[in-house]
Amino acid sequence: MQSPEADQSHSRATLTLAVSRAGFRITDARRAIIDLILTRDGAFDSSDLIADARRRKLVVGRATIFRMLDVLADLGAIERIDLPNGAHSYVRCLGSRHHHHLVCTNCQRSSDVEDGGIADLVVAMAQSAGYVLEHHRLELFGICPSCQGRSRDK
Amino acid sequence: MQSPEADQSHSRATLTLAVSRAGFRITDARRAIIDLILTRDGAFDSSDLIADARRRKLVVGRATIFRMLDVLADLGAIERIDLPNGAHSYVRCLGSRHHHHLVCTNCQRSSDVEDGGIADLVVAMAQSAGYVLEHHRLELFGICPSCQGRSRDK
DNA sequence: CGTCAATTGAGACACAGTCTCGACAAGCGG
DNA sequence: CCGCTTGTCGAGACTGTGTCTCAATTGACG
Repeated sequence: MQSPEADQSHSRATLTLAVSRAGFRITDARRAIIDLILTRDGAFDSSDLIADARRRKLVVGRATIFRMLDVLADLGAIERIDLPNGAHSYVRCLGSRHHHHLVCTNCQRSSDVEDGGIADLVVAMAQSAGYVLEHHRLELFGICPSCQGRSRDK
Repeated sequence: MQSPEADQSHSRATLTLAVSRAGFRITDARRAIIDLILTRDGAFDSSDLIADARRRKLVVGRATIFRMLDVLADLGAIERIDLPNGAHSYVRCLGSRHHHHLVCTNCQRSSDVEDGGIADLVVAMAQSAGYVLEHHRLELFGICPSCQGRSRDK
């Protein structure tokens, strides 16, 4: 859209460029993993990707997937979240601004939500306890619009 | 919940009573684990407890510790949180009301903080995305007052 | 095209957490 | 106080996630 780097929209090209800009080589494995992630909808975990890769008969080691997940998390292209049951998963981040994730507990689909003033509130909360806030994590879990309709009979 | 002595302060007796009230037997292992947790200050994880138990030469199986952690989490006496690095840990909860935890990234000590209006904000955020919120998790990480003083020379 | 370091896949490894199972003991009724 | 019942126990096998090592490969750049 605007300036090239402000646009975080997730096309294979943009992501690949970001990886390359960050000083990483573009390899077959990395391209493949980016593809895998782009075709995922919602929260996924490492085993989802590993299964996807196997299904497509891609030869990608488990370790490579974990490594790539780290790289992308560092670049802010994905974020690691923790499901209510304690398992870890990842979600794609669409924008680079500070935001949070809303994950459907039924279908795992996720939406980004604006911080909406939480950040300030949270800093104030920490301050009143005498802490200097470094980092906060907010994760929302609920039922997404499309699962709401479907779950009446459940 | 019911009587005033359902006071949240964590004495061994109160906790033990809560466990018993919930229909669980009071065993040596459970008493020992409650003790271990009460002498912990701040966030701890299962391996901390296992190490503590070994140090005190208590004979408590790993599985028992995990089981007890689950029980206490169900009772709301402790809460499971996720550290920024992805590891899991637990913190004691002082009150039963909805609250969040503020964990010191340096010493792991933790404080409970009031929700302070976050809950409403969060429901609104979810609503505007069309989700019905079920659950949210907010974790704050920062430097606690006593570590702030000490970290000047670090 | 050649060099060289980054990256790879495979598999060993570390570790958290779960499960199973026979032994044991808490709590209760007698 | 004494047995019974059944929840709970500890040990260790097991599972699954994530990390590490290492020799072989390959991307990027000249």
